[in-house]
Amino acid sequence: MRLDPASPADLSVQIASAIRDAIVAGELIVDQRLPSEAELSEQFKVSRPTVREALKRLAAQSLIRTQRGATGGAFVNRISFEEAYSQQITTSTLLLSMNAVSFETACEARYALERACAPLSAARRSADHLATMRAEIHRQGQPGLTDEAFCASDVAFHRALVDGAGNPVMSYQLAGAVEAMQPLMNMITFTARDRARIVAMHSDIADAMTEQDGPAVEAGLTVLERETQQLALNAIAARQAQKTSAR
Amino acid sequence: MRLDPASPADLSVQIASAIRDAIVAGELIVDQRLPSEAELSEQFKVSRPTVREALKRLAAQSLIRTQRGATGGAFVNRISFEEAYSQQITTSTLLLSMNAVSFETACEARYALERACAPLSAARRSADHLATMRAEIHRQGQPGLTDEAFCASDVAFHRALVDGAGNPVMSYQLAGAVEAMQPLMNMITFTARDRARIVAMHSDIADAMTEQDGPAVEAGLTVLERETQQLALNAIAARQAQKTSAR
DNA sequence: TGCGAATTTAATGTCAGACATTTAAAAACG
DNA sequence: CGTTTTTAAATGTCTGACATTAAATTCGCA
Repeated sequence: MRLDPASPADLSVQIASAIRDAIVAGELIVDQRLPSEAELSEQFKVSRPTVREALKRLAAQSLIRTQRGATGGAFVNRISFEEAYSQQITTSTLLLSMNAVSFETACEARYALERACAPLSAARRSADHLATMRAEIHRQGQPGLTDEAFCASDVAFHRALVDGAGNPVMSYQLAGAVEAMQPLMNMITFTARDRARIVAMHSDIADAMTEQDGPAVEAGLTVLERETQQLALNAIAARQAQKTSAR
Repeated sequence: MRLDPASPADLSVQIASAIRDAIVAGELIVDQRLPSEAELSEQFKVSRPTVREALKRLAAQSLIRTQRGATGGAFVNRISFEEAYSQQITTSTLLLSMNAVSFETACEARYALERACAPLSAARRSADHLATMRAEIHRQGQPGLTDEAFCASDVAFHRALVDGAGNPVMSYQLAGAVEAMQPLMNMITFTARDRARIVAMHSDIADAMTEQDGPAVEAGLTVLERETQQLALNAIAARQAQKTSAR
């Protein structure tokens, strides 16, 4: 690991890159301990705070973890699926909220990807997944549920569907697509009638899952997508009307 | 933004979380300037280096960017799709390589998600996307191409297919699935005959794209998935045999 | 001899203050 | 009025110190 003295980038950025490259290239193995901060600062010919800033950057990406104490130090981290999930979700959420992605685009992507899970999930889902889906459907039917809680339950329902495929890589990739939609969904107000329709569609999907009928699950998702898009259009129209009348 | 004095976490972690939450909650708008490091250190009652470590964490996630000079400081960053792409790819790649994800699982996820793009991409692809696909197919047929270059071209081909859907959210979500497979694919040795078969399959897919025949694209991808899985099995078997004979 | 408690030690976490560097705005000057 | 110089404010980096943590070691005692 060496630095490019001609590089215009800040030292801490360069050091972080050098270590990251070493990890990605496999020169540093999982659970291997990095040299101590003092050693690194000597090796790179920089001060300890600079090394620390570099290490913090890597820690933020879960590439390393640090431990205090006598045998402590920075260790190459095995990125767990859970950590990767949550990173994926925050990045996706911010990406959508900051880039004025239309509801339509995000929704289309989400349902397209979710349909990709349908055949696998229908074939492999466990009783647990079915139970989760049914439980969330039941919750969604309860009166007095806030819109936010309804959306959260919706997300849980869809996650169960995705997880049913039993493919952790797929669950990971979809985590962002499903969860990042939640803030967008929260802008919709669901009337009692809307909810009833959605619950009915969820039931259809759960039924198809129970019977391991992949195509039926796909069809159910397509119907649900159309409904969701329509609800969003109505919500946007309502907001427009409100704005006009306020003038 | 305040800290929880009872929290066991390190100060810099707490400060980073507080600022991150403020950004995610929308209290800090894109391009808004954060207080200077000196002000933050006073506000949080910590030293400047501690604040800096927190800011570096956020910078690593592209949540903020910093600028030097008189009007400089830390600014809330608009995460671009490109930045999100590259983050997605490194995280996905490490996740796969560190967690002993089987080729089968990763490959299944990738092709399932890619098939989800097929109908949209077949309908919407531009001439540009088609040209890219054809160009990559041509490159793949060139003799003397290294296995790595072949894989890289394969990735470019698939990205064109995904981008053809014209849905940036989908392209983003799939970037990880497609690119992270490359290291796994690099472990396979492609014989001339293997390559010829793959090129033929790519041609079939490109033909279907040209005719905007979504189902045919899906079918082509399914065939390609089967072929890829088979090649991987052979590669693993070959490796096993080598190991046995070495004893 | 064996075991528990106290001590040592090596590492990260935090702090304080200083200087270097960069950049834009303000001031001076022709 | 335009150009150049100066100034100021911010981040980037350095030095050196102390605090905290947790494992390893030593010591005391049964």
